[in-house]
Amino acid sequence: MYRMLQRRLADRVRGLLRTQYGIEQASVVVDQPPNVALGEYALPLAFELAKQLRKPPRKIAEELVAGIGVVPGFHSFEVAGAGYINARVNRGEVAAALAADKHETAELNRDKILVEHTSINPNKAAHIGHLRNAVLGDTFVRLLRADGRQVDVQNYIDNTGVQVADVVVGFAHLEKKSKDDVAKLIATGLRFDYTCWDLYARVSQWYAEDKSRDKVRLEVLHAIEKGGNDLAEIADLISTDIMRRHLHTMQRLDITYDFLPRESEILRLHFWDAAFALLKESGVLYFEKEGKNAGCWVMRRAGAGEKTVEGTDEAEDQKVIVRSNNTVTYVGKDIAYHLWKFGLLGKDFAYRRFYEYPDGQWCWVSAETGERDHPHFGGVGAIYNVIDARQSDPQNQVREAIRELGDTEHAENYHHFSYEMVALTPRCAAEMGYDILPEDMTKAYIEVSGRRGFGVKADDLIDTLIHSAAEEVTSRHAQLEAPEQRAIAEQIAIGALRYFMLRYTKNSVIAFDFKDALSFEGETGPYAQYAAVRAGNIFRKGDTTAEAALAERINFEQWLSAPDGNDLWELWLAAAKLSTVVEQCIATTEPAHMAKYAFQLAQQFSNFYHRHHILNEADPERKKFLLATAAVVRRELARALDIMGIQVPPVM
RNA sequence: GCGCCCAUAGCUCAAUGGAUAGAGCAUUCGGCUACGAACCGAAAGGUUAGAGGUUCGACUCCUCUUGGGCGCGCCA
Repeated sequence: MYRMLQRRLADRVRGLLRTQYGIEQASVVVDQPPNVALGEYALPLAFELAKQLRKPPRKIAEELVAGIGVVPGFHSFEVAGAGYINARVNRGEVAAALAADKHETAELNRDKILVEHTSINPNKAAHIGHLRNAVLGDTFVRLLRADGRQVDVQNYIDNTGVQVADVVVGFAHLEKKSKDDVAKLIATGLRFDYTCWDLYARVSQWYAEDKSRDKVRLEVLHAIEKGGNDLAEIADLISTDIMRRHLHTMQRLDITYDFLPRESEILRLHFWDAAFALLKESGVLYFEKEGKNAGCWVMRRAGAGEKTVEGTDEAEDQKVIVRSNNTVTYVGKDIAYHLWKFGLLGKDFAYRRFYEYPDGQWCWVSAETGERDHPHFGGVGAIYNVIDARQSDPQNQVREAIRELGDTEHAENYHHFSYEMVALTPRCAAEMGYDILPEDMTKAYIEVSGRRGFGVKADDLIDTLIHSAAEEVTSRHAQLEAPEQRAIAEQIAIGALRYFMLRYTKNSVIAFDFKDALSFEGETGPYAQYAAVRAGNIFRKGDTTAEAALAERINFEQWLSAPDGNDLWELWLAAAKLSTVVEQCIATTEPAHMAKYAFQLAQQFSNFYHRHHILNEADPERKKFLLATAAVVRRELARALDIMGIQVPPVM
């Protein structure tokens, strides 16, 4: 609602600038006045036009106000301060439209968007860093869908890489286990991902003890890449079980995927051969005969200057894609995969069903030979890769390859959704019993490390949160049945966790501490859930429903222009801004704005809840209006929470 | 050496170049007879790391300095 009026206002002003001054202004900045008493929108454009028009800002603002005429939905325009134009909307009209849940018509025919997130190495349990990735990615997917976009969610599986190879080394060389032994271990149903977590740390230690053991690692890696042997089968057993466990862990947070492309199929379906041909033909890749990179196929390093500066090392401006032994680097394989994403490769995966969600949706996996009927993935117009900030160089390199192939449009639609890591505070690490180096004790945070087995496992954290929430629920709602208490505790735990992961902006490192993450008070998910629950309680106790409250005929204008109308209007206006916030989150690839918005809306509602005892309201007409206020805020708050993957419990 | 990110209240974090830099936590004070206090109100807390510059206007953009983080392989 707010977004629609903002666009209408900007369009009108743009037209006015054209007819009145002959100025083409591509974008008109629309702000908000410091408080609603001054209006709903503020236009500072008179300031920027002052020099161009050789007139004082106030004069320009006055001329624009005089010329703007009638704009549907708007009540009046006035000049304020040194030259702001403030716009006031028809409060009653906006409130009535919001109560009726009227939406602007969605734009149609927009390309499908592909979001890749999670992409955990399938060799050990997921940890808190992976949770940040998945929550950011899933929330971004929900934001896109809330904006009417069609989205495919992919979770890339590096099932033939060194990390899986390391665990295979662990089973084959340290544990002396056969393929059947590993299969039996998996069949026990015990936490195989936790077993691998510990084994992976042991293997890393084992390598460190004797450098010559790296040879074992390389042999195993090559056996896995080649396929058709016991080591490759062990790798497949490991990665397949752990993939399922990762899906299950994420499902606990309401995170699902459509497709799991695996590196094994990228290798065996020869995606690289197709990509190599394209890259050679277009000259993006060239064969280096001299220097450090002699014998390799290389491309220009992303960000390197067009010309090599005299005296600099030319090899520094090159990125090796095919090694002199004819094997392909990680970036090379990633280029092939991304050409497929954009439908530029001329090859496709085969597809198999892999994992069924409770709602009947399937998560598909890549295969060499697959099922006859399957959905189509890939060939999209825009992609978002949720990958941590440390990988921005290879990401830029892949984007650069696509750009140099001449496809600037796809290169522009290649988005590296970059975010910072989750680390542990030294105190948290100490509490967990890890040995900490003295120099680390004074640091703000310590990076988690799979190689050292150092970190907080995702499922452990979720369990701890549920346990903590359950204590609160049982003490507050002792009369409820245990399963219901448990269900509510889970909703609260998820709310706390997802909000915690979203409240920080992407490029701030989260220094994890159980004290902060386990908090259910203040700026947290449960606070916002609680506000929505209390709004719901009003209807239950009042023996009515939110729907009924919104169906009433109400003179909104009367109440919103009353002496205390500004405070109430502020709440309505905040509720009207959801779609504006969605748009902002997408444009800036920053889901943290939604977290902030939901919290602030909840806060304003809590304030309203205390000031107005709705069910005791003597005036029946005013009571109807206050009920409608609660209903609208509850609805928009629940939507905002849903976009973050947070549900509103029945009671709290 | 090169590149990217960061520095805001005691702590953790916000703030599309716009009007008086905001929250939470912690501290102090006050509010439960249930539309359940997982809440609300109030107080206190700021030279936005430092120095220049651009602008009608800078936490925000540019340059430099200081301090921190991350990346820069014929690893993945």
